[in-house]
Amino acid sequence: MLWEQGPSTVRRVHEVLDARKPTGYTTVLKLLQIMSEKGLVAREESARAHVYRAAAAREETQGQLVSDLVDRAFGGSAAELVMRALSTRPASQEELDEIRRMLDSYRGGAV
Amino acid sequence: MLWEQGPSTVRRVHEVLDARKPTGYTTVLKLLQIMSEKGLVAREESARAHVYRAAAAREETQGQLVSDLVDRAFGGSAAELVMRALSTRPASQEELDEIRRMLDSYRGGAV
DNA sequence: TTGACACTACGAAGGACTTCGTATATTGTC
DNA sequence: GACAATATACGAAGTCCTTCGTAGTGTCAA
Repeated sequence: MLWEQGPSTVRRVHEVLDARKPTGYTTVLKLLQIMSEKGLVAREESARAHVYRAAAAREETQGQLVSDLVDRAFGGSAAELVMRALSTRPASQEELDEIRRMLDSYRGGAV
Repeated sequence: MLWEQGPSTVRRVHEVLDARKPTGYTTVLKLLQIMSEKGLVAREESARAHVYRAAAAREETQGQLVSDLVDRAFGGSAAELVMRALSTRPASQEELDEIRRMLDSYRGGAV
């Protein structure tokens, strides 16, 4: 949510999460405090209402999650995860083309 | 581990897991009992040493895990996960070719 | 200045997971 | 039949996560 909305106060985060799934205000506050302790989000305390922002770029976190899953459930093979993803979840023709272009760029010498 | 080794006794499971990471025998037993309660593994009790086997095919479980991750961290787009996986984790040329063949089969009308 | 409001801090309760020790039951052998 | 070895069952302790109520403190307007 912080990746999409940018740095936000607890109030703002609560508004968004509460709309998705009813939640108490202090529940969100506690969540952000704990995530802050763990370094998952950064806190700006200069204003009375602290402002939280994601500590890591979305891409970085996505990479870690994918990497974890590759190791835990696919024996370390990203290709197997890719094929499982494509056979399990539909992708549009445009997306498939985009993936193909990415493969082409690798073939061209990247990696 | 049960996917690779096939149906196994607690003793056998413990041997494998203990080699990977030292663990007590009863810890593994308890784990299998709880997984059995949840239906993650099936238990054959006819012999004195119960035999456990994976309840779901590896492919099915992989599909659920991938699907979960797609929804949680990639806004429902499998294609985004695929591209993140390919840019985060290396894949061999053979694997990339295999992915390409899969894309070709989709273009051919599958899905 | 005071009262209403907003915000953070603190801590507790409930649940799940992990780990493992102890108790109990079964099996095979001498 | 008894003992050693091997199994399962049970339950407790520690940790983490989620949820939220309550208390305390800061802020602003009338």
